[in-house]
Amino acid sequence: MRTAADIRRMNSFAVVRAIHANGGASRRELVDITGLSFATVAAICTKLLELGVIAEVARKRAPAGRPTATLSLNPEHGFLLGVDIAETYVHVEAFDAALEPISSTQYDIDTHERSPDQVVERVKSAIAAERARHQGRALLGVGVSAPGQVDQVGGTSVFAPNWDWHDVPLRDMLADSVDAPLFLDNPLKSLAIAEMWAHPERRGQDFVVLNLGTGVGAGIAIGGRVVRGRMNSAGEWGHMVIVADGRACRCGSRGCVEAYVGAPGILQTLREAYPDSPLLHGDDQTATIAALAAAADDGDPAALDVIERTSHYLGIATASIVNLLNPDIVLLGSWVAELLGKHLLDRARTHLQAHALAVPMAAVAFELQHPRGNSVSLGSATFALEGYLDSVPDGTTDPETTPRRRTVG
Amino acid sequence: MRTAADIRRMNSFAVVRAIHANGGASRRELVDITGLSFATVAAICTKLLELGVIAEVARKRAPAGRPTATLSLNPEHGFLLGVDIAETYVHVEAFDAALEPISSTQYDIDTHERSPDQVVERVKSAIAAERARHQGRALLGVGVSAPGQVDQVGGTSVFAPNWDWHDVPLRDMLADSVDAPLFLDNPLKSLAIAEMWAHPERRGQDFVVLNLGTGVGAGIAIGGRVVRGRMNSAGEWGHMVIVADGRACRCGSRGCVEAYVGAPGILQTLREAYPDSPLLHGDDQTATIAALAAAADDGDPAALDVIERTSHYLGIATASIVNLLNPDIVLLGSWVAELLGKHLLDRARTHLQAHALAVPMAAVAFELQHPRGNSVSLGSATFALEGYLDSVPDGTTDPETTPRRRTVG
DNA sequence: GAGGGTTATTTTTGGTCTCGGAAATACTTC
DNA sequence: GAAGTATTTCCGAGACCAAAAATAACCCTC
Repeated sequence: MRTAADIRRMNSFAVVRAIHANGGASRRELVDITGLSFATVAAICTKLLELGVIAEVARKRAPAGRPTATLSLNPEHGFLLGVDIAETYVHVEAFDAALEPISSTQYDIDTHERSPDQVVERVKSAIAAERARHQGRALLGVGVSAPGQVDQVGGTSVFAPNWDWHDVPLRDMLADSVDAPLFLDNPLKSLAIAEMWAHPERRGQDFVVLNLGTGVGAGIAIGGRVVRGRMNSAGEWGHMVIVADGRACRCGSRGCVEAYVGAPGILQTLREAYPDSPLLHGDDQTATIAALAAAADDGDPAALDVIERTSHYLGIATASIVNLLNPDIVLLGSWVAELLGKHLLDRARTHLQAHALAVPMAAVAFELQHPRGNSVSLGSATFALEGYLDSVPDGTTDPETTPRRRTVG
Repeated sequence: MRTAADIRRMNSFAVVRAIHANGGASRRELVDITGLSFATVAAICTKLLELGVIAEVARKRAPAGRPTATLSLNPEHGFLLGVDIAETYVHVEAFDAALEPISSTQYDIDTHERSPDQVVERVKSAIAAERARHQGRALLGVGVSAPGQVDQVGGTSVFAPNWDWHDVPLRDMLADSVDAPLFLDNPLKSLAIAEMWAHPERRGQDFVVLNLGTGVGAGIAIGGRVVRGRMNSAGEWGHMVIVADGRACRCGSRGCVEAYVGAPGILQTLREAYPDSPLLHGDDQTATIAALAAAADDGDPAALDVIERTSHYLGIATASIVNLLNPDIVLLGSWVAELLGKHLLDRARTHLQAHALAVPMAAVAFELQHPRGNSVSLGSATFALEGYLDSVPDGTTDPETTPRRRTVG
């Protein structure tokens, strides 16, 4: 952001985003959306058309005058892979260059298959399966999300608590299985970036996506940029303390949000209050949470009690974020939110209201996220798309949100 | 940040900052610091010299070669006022255009003098006193910090809990007493901006200044920008919950950080554990905290116990920030930190370590802030300086940190 | 003491790039 | 062919950078 070329890159990037957000736009519309001059928009579009990043997909004829050429991201330009490495599965999804999902492959990971080599093997075969489906099309990039602390510049998993991984060089391990740039990041950052691409108004907002799963965390974006922190570890909302000297957390601390709001924490709340509850499916989190949701639908008092207790903690933990960051919007996402969200939302909002200051409370929207498919793989693919755009000669980039590029393979 | 002029403004701003941070610099040094080309630096400096914003203050002669012209912010160019409206006093400080303090006036505010008119009267007379001291010099701008929720764009105090103010139009009320642009903001933001100007390396870091006084809060800066949130209310760290259903807080919630770590909270801890302690000076916070510090110096076990308990809560509350934001540095400031800091710091760090995740913990520096004088008035004056630079024709600005300009009077 | 040599700092010049505004051009319907 | 809208093209202004030219000392010799 120092020389004229940087301006062109930023404006070029803004045009690409506007086209994507609009699902296709004419040059005139782009002028209105981006605020750039007609001349500039025309020049940028010409360049992007030459590169094949965008294409003229339709001409809208009007009663009079030259018909409008609708520009859109060029789905023929190639495809992207978004990889979501989670604690229990590997999900690999293919997207066209307009970020529309095309196909996906998912493999479960057994609890005992936890070594880096075993997991990487799974990832590789899922990638190979998707790669094979799209023979002949150019692979523009691969984005990979891995749980825990991830060094997105170095491409390593610094620490994954659930598998006890330390400094696993995931990008290098995967490099020989893909002939395209590979971007590694953390699911929280993927969620935030996906939200920004799917909802262009988010660029001008400060927002937080709360990820409610086995682990919990927050994807934070401020001023149109994903918050990463010094070590790309920002967003560990799950390990904020809400009960001093409270429940032991798997992180070694006590009273963490995750110990109450994470799926195992919800199970623990259920087990402590109703040790013999028929809703308990042993340690099977998904089954138990699903049973809880079904029972709550039927008005089961025990289920509603557990949900109320969970909402209490969720509301408090959300209040801390609302007070600290004063965001425009807080979203609840991931599988626990999908199963229990409708029961949690209003109850948690009540507790949020009781603990948040009036001014930030009045300003915040507290809602369920409505994902199209797997947001994490979408976000990972988005990182790959940004990386690709960044790498294009005379290309387009947002120097703030794009991870520093590092081509592999 | 869209056209070439924006680039010039940003680079111009970078040059001003570099000159200030260095306490004067040659053009050659500016090239190294800013990364700009020599030609660009020369052009910018010529312009700034013409405007009188900077001046050539010295020529360093070397054993050979053309002597180096040292450029520095031009203190003769005019002066700034920084106003710190606090709960118990009004502090007005004059700074030259190089942000060096020149003089200051402070008036106490009695507990019963809490109406907007009364407080504004105090502020006006303090400003008048400082104004009178610098007759004949140009007043470039006035920065005002007011406690509570402040709308810095509209220039109003939205809500000040300690005085029960609602929507007080402070800027308009003060406008007729100053013939210069007036900028209103919140002390937390002032602290953050002051820290950035005083320590240039902070621009590239994510940092948090914890303000430990009667109320507590956090000045947050991410990516060189002060975090404001939707309503400029970000930073209310004092009202994050660390003890679910804990102590009642004056905000109406329970278990807030402030209820434990704010000065009244520390007094409460002391009173609950040692009801007859000689350290207690009734409700006089300053006297009691000072007595606590003195007793701790002497190894008094009761004082050390209270400090240990406070450190526990402080460490937990800091851990939440470290986990959520993964900052490079967390600083402790304000009068409680000045009095008790040396006793709190290492103890709190122990608790921080116990509650923070390993990766962000390893990355963070946890230190006492070393302010030169009143950081809040310095920061307020800095907002005024930024506003002034922004207003200069062909001037310099950082569009991100500068509050939108709004000239009054 | 005067004048040329040295050396590091600044200033100028020339080339390339971007943006915006306005005029010119393209494309379609009536 | 006229009318009407959508793009493209054509400047001019301004910003950056690289490199050449100018400047302002000091130092040393004559």
